[in-house]
Amino acid sequence: MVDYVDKSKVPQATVPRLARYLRVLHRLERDGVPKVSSKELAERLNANAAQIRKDFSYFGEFGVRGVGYEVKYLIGELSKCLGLDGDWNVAICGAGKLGQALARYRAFGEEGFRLAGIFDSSRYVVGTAVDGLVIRSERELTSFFRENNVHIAIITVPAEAAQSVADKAIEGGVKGILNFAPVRITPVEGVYIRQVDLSTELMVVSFYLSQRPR
Amino acid sequence: MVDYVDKSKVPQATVPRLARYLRVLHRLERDGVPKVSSKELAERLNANAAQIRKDFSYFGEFGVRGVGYEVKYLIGELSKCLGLDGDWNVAICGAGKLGQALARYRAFGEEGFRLAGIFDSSRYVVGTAVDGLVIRSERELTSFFRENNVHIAIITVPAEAAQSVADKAIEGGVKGILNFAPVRITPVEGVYIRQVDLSTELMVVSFYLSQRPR
DNA sequence: CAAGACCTGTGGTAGATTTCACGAAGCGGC
DNA sequence: GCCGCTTCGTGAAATCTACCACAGGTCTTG
Repeated sequence: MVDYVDKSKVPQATVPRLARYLRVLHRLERDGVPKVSSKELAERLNANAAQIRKDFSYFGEFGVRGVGYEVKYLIGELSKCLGLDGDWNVAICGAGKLGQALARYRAFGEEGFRLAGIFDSSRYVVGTAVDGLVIRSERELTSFFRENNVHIAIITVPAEAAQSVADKAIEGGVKGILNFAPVRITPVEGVYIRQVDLSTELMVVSFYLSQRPR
Repeated sequence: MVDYVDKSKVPQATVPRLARYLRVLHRLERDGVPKVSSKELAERLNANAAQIRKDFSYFGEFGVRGVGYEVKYLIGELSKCLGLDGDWNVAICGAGKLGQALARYRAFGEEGFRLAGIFDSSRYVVGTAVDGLVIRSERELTSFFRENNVHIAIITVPAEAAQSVADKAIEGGVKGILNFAPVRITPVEGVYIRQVDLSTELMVVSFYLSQRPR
């Protein structure tokens, strides 16, 4: 990746695609495939080869004309593009089923995300462990975030609690929030907030099914 | 909603937004708010009022000029737009933490999704209950789907198992798939497949954070 | 070393989406 | 009934996104 890339010029739609490219590339690497063309990648992803090349072109020239892309090299470059060089300290706020599911998610550490802590408000849960990590009390959240330089908070608490947890995380110096609670977190200057919405997804399926009789 | 709406003319980006509008509207209804303007909705959603009106306009005219929208009426109309009148039978395939988290998700039933069954391949889990529903063996999946007219499968199994589970679900007559496993399910004519990608989301956060020094 | 097959990087364009801006229409006060 | 205020519905402009098509390189083969 060229150093002087202005990431604000990268189309928003490109970013999640880069992450998907990376996943397929990791699989290719694991299978011992040394190089790949945009066409092959496109087939595996159900995408358009030109689009893949264009996406790369916002960051630099990663391929060799007439040949294709070297898988390992491309993985390294795309990782840098996505900011996955270096480590991000991540904490999960809310140790319910969803929080625990994410805590166990292995892909975490492999991509430079370090799970620094997991928090919950229920005293019946605090002190027990998930995947070797002790669940801490939400009262310690702000101080823990500050002391451990937590960059990203993943919010998996019920809707009612989401804003107050976000406030604590921001007070603790968090720079990014991935929010699974079905409420909008009030935006704060300097903090990137991304909303993920599981129930919405089911409704989208419903929409496309209802085009024909059920 | 007007009857002759051609849903294939609705922009793809509009559909998930409708679901988000609906959620805010439900909250307004619960709070006893009788009517709302596109401007107020926009503020609560961090969105553009014109966009909201435009989104509605693909389906009909739901408001009154100079007044706004009646909350209850709008909820009813948007629900119809999204195909949430009537019931969808849903089954969760994979009773891990994520599957269990979704099974407990209350918003389900309220929007016309009926959780018909939950399946897993592990004999240590089959027979136990989640939220009052007995976990069934994946071997019964196809026949259960067929006998119980399951419309939508939610796939929460590991990546390796996702395709084979999807095949069984499709054989059982499923018409829509919401896939949380990080692999692409091979598309099949007549089956709508939607991919949700949790690890991708974290990388998107990483991208936007890495624009500035960490 | 020339020809043919292959593949990248990208200008340009077609298409989709978002946003603007304004006419149409309801409401309340006088 | 008229005026001023409000808000919807929607063409049209602006912006964003995806895709085509081709110049520019690479590799293989004879």
